[in-house]
Order: sequence, then structure tokens, then C-alpha cells
Amino acid sequence: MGHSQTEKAQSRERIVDRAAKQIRKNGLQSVSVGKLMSAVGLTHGGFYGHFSSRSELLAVALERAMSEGAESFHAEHPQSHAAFETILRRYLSRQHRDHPAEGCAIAALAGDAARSDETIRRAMSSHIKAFADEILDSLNGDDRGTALFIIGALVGTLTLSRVLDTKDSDALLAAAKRELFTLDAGRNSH
Amino acid sequence: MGHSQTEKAQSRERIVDRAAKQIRKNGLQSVSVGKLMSAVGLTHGGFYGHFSSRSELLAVALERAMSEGAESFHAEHPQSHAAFETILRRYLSRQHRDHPAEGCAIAALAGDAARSDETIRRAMSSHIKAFADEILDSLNGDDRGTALFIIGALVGTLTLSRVLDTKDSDALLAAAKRELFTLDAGRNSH
DNA sequence: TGTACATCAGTGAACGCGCGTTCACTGATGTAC
DNA sequence: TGTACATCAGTGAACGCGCGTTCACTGATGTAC
Repeated sequence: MGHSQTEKAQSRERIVDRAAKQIRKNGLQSVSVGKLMSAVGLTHGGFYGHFSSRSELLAVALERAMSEGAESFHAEHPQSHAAFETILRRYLSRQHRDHPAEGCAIAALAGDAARSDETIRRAMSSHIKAFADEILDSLNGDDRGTALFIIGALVGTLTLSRVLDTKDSDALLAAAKRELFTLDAGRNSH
Repeated sequence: MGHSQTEKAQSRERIVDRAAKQIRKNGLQSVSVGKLMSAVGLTHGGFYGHFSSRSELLAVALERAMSEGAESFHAEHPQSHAAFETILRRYLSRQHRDHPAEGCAIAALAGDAARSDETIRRAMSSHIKAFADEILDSLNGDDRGTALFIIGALVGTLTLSRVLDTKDSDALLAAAKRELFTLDAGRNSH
């Protein structure tokens, strides 16, 4: 067991990272202090040297999950027009569908957040808006409502694709890519 | 306290109905046997005269939630073309957003279902497919993928609208109605 | 129709369990001299 | 550089609590005569 300050920081990092993945895989309520700590190779008592409560950890882990999750489908050159297609392709990939723990936290947790307190809803709202800005950049658009709708469509599609059997799930992902790309193309031709 | 067979049936009905509403409002995991029974005016011990376990109740309540939830936005004349617009208008209404307990169970619980066992995912899948058929009817279409995408867009939009603050939420609902209606119109003009 | 009795819907005490949290303790770290 | 000591990361027993589930019991229901 490590006792240095450096090791403490690493422990905290591992706790947050593990929790951030677990909430995306199994929901906010799925995290138990004891199990999380042993998954990280520590004992439950040490938890309170890092966080004042389970609830504080959840807030930190959610923030981490949203930041980390966003990276998985960002396009490299956000302002280019190809960026929108890149986002669609990555977001609606089978890879993303099959690995929620490393994917978008908005998709994994929006349902939970909708029933959570205002602190959590606000934290998620701010990440939704950041995502909307990224989409508007890629489309050269300025209607935030439209960008929010595109996120809604992405989130709902990915969520349903995780419920349906493989065949319907694949058909859904393909249709979503087609429809959302068409929506963009239609807008540009006007 | 009632002891007749009729009253037993009524008790069961009230338990299921209450649970069906609660899971839509607060999620599958939010139902506790003791609290549910006292909400219904009974004591916890009596629960096991109606269900063999909490898990069995949840399956029944989810089924109820999905059937009851679907009624709130069905159109009266499903095969007419106005039906699609009616579904959109009702599904994406502020009324629906603000009353999850009486609304669509797919929107409320898809995130939970995505992480549940296959029994629950299959139950929800079957209701998603029924909804898809209804949408295809209203559009006179035959591409199930497209119908699934429309459901994904509806579900994701409603879920995000329950996370965002009022202003963004309203903008999102308006944009979703516009975009989905355009998608239909575009299809018809080809 | 009236009575005696079996049924069974609902009660509430009790159970074992896992949870979040506390706290006295241990022993490696890292600093003061 | 070497030693003595304060700090503090992590340990693990203990706590109170709410949970799902069981079960002996109660008393209204409804049936057999």
C-alpha cells in the first residue's frame, strides 16, 4: 500500500475514473462505495480521505464521464464541414453502442439525470450545450434548437440501439445516419 | 381493511398502477416494496400475496407502464395522414414533458432498460416495434429503420427536454416538431 | 333464512443482508535538526 | 548524511438504517348445511 502524496493523487484518479466508467455502464445508482474501492484495490474506509460523501464522488464522476465521453466522437477539425459526418459516424457506430462505459455520458445517463436534482441536471445541461455548439460549428449553423434536436436524435437512437436486438439495432443506426445526414444536406441546399 | 376476493383484485390493480407510474417518474430501482404498499394503503407483508417477488412486480409494472404510456399520445385515426402530426404534437408537448408518470414509458425507461437483463430489453423492444408499426401506418411507409429512428428522435428529445432548463427545453421541443415534420414532408415530395 | 366453519386478504414482528459512514489504529513518508 | 518524529494514506471493525422476504396470526368473507 502506498502512502505518499503522489500515490494519494493516483488513488483518487483511479477512483474517479472507475466510477466514471461504471456510471455510464450501470447508472448513477449502481456505484457502491465498498465495491468501488475494492475494484480499485483499496478498502472502503479510505474512501473518505478522498471524498466527503458518496454523493460528492458521483458529482465528480459524472463530470469526468461527460468530459471523457465527449472525446470518443469529437472530430479532429471541428470547424470543417466533414466534422458533422465524422461526429455522426462515430456517435452512431456499433463500437459506441457496444461500449457504453467508454462512450457518451449524455446518452448513458440522460434518463437518470432527468429525474435527478437540479445540480446534476445543470451539470449535464452545460455539457449538452457544449455539444450543441460543436454541432453548430460543424454545420455552420446558428439555431441552437436544431442542434439540440440533433443531440436528442443521437442520444435517443443510441439508447434504443442498446435495447433492441442486433438486427433492429443495426437497422436503426443505419437509418439514423442516413436521416440526419439528409437533414443536413437538405438544409444546405436551401 | 377489505378481505373479499373483489377487493384483492382491486388491491393488486392499485399496486400495479402505482408502481407503473412510479417507475416512469423515478426509475425501476426507485420502487421499494414497503413504501409502495403504504402508498397504496396496505402493509408490506401483504405484498407477497400478490407477487412472488419485487422483481416479478417490476416486470408487470413495466408492461403496464408501456401500455398505459402509449395511450397518451396515440392518434384517434391511426391510418390517416394527420395521425403522424398528432403523434408528434402530443409526444413533444410540454404536458408530456412535465408529467413523466403518465407519459411514454419508453422515454422514461429506455436508459434503464439498456442496462437491464434480456427479459426487460425484450419486453421494451416489443413495445418499440409496436410503436414503429403505428408510425409506419401513419406515414404510409415501410422502412422499419426509419420508424425506429423517429422513435429514437422522439425519445431522445423528450428525455433531454426533461434535463434542460425551460428556455432550451422549449426551443428543443419546437425544433424537434419542425425537423420531424419536415422529414416527413421531404419524404412525400420525392 | 340462519348458523358453523373453512378460507384467505391483510397485519406486523422478525430475519439476514448490504449499504454509507465513522473512527481508532498502523506504518510508510517526508521533514526538522 | 543520519536520526527522530510528526504527518497522513490507507485499514478494518463497528454503527445504524432501510431493504426484500418470511411467517404466525387475525378477523372478515363466503360457503355448506
